[in-house]
Amino acid sequence: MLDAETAELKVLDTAERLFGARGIQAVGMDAIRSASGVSLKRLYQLFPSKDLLVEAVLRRRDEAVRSSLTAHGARTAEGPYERALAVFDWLADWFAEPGFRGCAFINGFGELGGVSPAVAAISRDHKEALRAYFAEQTDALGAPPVLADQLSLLANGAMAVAGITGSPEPAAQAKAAARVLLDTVR
Amino acid sequence: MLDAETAELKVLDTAERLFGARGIQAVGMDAIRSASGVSLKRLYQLFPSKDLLVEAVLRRRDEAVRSSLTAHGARTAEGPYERALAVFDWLADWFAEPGFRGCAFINGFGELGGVSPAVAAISRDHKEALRAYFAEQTDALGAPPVLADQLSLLANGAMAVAGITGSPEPAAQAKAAARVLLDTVR
DNA sequence: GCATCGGGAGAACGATCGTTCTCCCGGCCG
DNA sequence: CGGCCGGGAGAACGATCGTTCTCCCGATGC
Repeated sequence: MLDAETAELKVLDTAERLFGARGIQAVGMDAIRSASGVSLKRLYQLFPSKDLLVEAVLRRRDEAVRSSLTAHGARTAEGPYERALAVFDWLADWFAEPGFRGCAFINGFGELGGVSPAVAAISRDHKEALRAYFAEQTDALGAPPVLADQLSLLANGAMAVAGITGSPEPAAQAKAAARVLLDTVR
Repeated sequence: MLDAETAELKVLDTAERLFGARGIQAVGMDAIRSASGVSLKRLYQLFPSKDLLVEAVLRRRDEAVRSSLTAHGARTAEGPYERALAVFDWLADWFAEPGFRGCAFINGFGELGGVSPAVAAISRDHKEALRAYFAEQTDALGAPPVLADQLSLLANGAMAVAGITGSPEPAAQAKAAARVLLDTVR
């Protein structure tokens, strides 16, 4: 048997992967059970309902994206200009992952945002965090606040189009556009 | 009783509205029946399965968007530069509609793209059509081909963010960014 | 060794949903 | 006028799914 921590990790990993591949409602609790090897009983001890599991998956993904984004910025870029652009390299890596099918929050909002206030709120907060990350960089550059919104639109557009088309190209295209916008305040 | 044409129209209108508000899988055939006033029997005569109804709704929406977009461009803008920018005014009108909850194709792809090749293909074609519309304008300006992709990223990012945040602001922000990009080839 | 407790496997239950069927009515044709 | 056809209302059916329950086993403590 697995300890609670390991089981929770396996469930969250499995659910995130299956939700990403097929969508949320197309994945039954039984599929998560089979793929994770965690029994239904334990699954419901860890997450008392599918709704709560969905929210936990999204919340963990939110944290992971925020960490990964700032870590990548700190690792690869040296100033706010470079860190803003580095977001698009981070996107490129993400889009190239096998099975990439778009942003969990854009997809989750589209599927459940209309019936689940929790999913809608998590998605909104997540997108606001991305905008805030851009705003940190653009503020440091003394750029007008709208620039952060615009960079966020490019990033989200790249996620949506890369997901739908299956091509990683949008990351590079968005990066080039972002450079043009950033250069107006240099 | 309604003639077949009127019934089909009511069903497609109702389904499009409910799918947009709640997502596709959250809307049962019975809800479409109640809201449209078209009996289940007739509904299944017109659309032999829910999958086919979903595809019909998306295909009709695809046509409507394409027509609306080119009509708006022809009506309000005089040259390729203006027509490219006019797309974002068209987005602003759309985002301001009550109940707006994002793009049917971004949302539909997120929900069903992983399990329905038909939905995935329709979404891909639709996004390609938007890109092609931008490409018509940028080609006429003698701009490099990537500009059309970048304008399409801005438009799609605006749709995603406007849907999630519920604000129409992204249209104006994207328009301003698009103007910057377009001005680099003037 | 034995009772107890927690967990695994999966059956069972109740709800929902896509789809079909039954029953009935109203209009149309002879 | 009487039989037939198409359609409306909604019950019925079968599948799926979220959730719970049953049964059994293995470990653990005295």
